[in-house]
Amino acid sequence: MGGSEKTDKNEIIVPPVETEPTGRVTINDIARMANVSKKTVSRIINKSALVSEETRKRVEAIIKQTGFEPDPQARALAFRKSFLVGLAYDNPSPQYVVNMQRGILDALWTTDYQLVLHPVDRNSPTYMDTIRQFAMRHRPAGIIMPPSVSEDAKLCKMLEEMNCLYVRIASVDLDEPSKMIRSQDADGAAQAARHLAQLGHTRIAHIHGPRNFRSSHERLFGFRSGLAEFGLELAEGMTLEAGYTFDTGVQAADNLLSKPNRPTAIFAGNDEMAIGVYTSARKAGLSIPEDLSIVGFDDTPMASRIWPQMTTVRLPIREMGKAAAIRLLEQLEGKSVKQSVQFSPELIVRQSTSRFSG
Amino acid sequence: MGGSEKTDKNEIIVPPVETEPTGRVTINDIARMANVSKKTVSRIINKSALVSEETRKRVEAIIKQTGFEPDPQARALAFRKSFLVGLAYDNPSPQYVVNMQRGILDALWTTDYQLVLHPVDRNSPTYMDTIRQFAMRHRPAGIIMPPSVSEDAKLCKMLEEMNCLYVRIASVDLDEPSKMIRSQDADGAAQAARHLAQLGHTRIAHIHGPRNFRSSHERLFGFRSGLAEFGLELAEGMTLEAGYTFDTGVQAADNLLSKPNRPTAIFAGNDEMAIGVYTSARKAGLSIPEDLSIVGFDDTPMASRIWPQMTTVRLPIREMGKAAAIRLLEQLEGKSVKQSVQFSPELIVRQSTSRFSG
DNA sequence: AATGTTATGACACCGGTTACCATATCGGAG
DNA sequence: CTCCGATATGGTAACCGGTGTCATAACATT
Repeated sequence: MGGSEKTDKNEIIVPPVETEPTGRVTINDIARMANVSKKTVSRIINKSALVSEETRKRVEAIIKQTGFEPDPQARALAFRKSFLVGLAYDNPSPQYVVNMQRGILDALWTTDYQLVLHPVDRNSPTYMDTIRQFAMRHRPAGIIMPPSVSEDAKLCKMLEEMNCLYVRIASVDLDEPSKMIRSQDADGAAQAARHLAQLGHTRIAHIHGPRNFRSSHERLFGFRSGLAEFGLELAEGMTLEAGYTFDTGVQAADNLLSKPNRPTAIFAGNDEMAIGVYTSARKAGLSIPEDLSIVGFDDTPMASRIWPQMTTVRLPIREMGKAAAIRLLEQLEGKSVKQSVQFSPELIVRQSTSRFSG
Repeated sequence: MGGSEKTDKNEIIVPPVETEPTGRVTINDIARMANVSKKTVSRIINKSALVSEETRKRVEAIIKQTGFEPDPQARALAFRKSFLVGLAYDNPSPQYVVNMQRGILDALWTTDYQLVLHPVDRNSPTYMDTIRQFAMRHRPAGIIMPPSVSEDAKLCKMLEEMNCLYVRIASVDLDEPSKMIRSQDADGAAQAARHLAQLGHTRIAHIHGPRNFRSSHERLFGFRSGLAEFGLELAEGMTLEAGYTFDTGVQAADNLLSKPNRPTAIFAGNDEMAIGVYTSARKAGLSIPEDLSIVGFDDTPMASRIWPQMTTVRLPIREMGKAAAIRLLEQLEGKSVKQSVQFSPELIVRQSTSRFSG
């Protein structure tokens, strides 16, 4: 490459050119200092290949030296696309939400993108409008949707029509791979089933989440499959729907435990409800796990803090959030993906389950 | 090509003027439709008084009819200030964080401002830089800081110098009223003390949070004051420091409960540690509340889900978040405030405390 | 010499805002 | 009754800090 000093030209190094009174370095300052047009600087910022190696080096040096950072607002205006990534969620679990946020930020923090929050209420008649308005006004780089928002086909269609990128996180394949992050809930539930079956339980019950959550069905389905491997099945009345909340969990468990032939093990669709089962069992004077084995789903912090510590299925929420954000970044770069990322749950065995000694 | 524009114009009323192919209405469209300059429309958007009543009415009608909404990116560029509100936090409790977020959004959702997340690690050597960079690059409308970030004087000074608005949430008055939201932690701790004293306890212990959290001191101080009202005090060795986490809570309680003259009641500086006390008590074979009374602080969901349900002090986190955002909005409008908002905690008596029957 | 290819610049534009100027209206002074 | 300046209102151009399009210069290829 050579590149000897241009001794000929006196080209004194562009001196002071003190920055604007505002103290902010702009693309114009860089252009002036480097003796190139702002367009060239812009090319370098955007990693265009149409810049000579030599120029790039020189400009990059000046950029680094001055600490110049392009203004996201200005770029957003010119690009007609902001550097915001929206998170539209309705999951009621703080733990889930916070982990999801962390995961997304894990992927975003080295970039220019900012995470903005949009908690929504799917039962609200205006919930689609809220998101539509956000997408319209702010033209976010994309929107990430965990369950159950991710399960709303109409919403996704709307975003598609608005030309707004998105990534869905769900327990079933709802969309093309480049827009999906999958969790294999069914597999986790199956692990729970095998665990209980191996412990010798036969009178097993399942409290599942609301019907409008796909995960409810997936977990129920997976649990049934797991039991089937051992020739077991969920008997009549041993499958109850609840609302993924503590209170509904208590109610469902109250119901199950008051039956003449009560179950010796209960698998709850999430930890919140499982903790409700704890409370119900305590009220009924049953001790855990001697009289009743309990398995949850989610591995919230509560699972490991409650007494006795809960056996539960862990989903790598944070990792999934990160994967979702990465997917979005890939879409932005136009990369094509043919296979959806899948995350497997893991059964965490603690003290809330034990061998059935009937 | 002769434009024929300038013929003896019979000034046809600007008809259809169909919106741009982009489908997006801009200030120019409105100006054209209303036959006024964009400056006038701008005045109306920004509620300037220098527009005649009649013009305003007409333009506003057109704005409403077309559904025009000014582009936040463009405004941000011109204003040199974005419509982002940053939340810089290091609180490890998901419940706290989520409630704080909700509160802020309660105040922000009707405005143009978006909430962006900036979890930080105060122990990281680069933590100030992270926030500085965000403030520099994105010029947020302001930054909201709950404890313990809010207690960092250097950080606030830096923001001040950068001319970046902020609001601090803390348990002591750290700043001028317009930049503060106060919680009266000491008062809450005093309530806890009175409650235990009234139940007849005398051997009382306190597990407080890290020294670098002001709330730790406030709660300790308040607790002492409350006890003093009943002529009680924290005996030697009955005050331990822990890390506001479950594990450190267990350790501290193990320590306290193994003493020859173990306490009959423990007040933990937060619920996380209080739950650690539950676990420690269980390990020691003590039953709650018969053998040991426990009081927490925060009223996390866990407090009401654990068995027996925990007596704890509730802080209106969500309301505080909302108040903080409102404070910020006030600062943006230049309103001056002379008194800081104060939020009082409330003692929630549940089943983890009972009369001392020694 | 004609034709590509690569590197770079000129200039309009994104959708708003501000600074400054122009016009119209109107009361009071000459 | 005309002239002048103050006040109200609206317009123009520049600008915020980047990007797109297209033209052009420099250099290599046929």
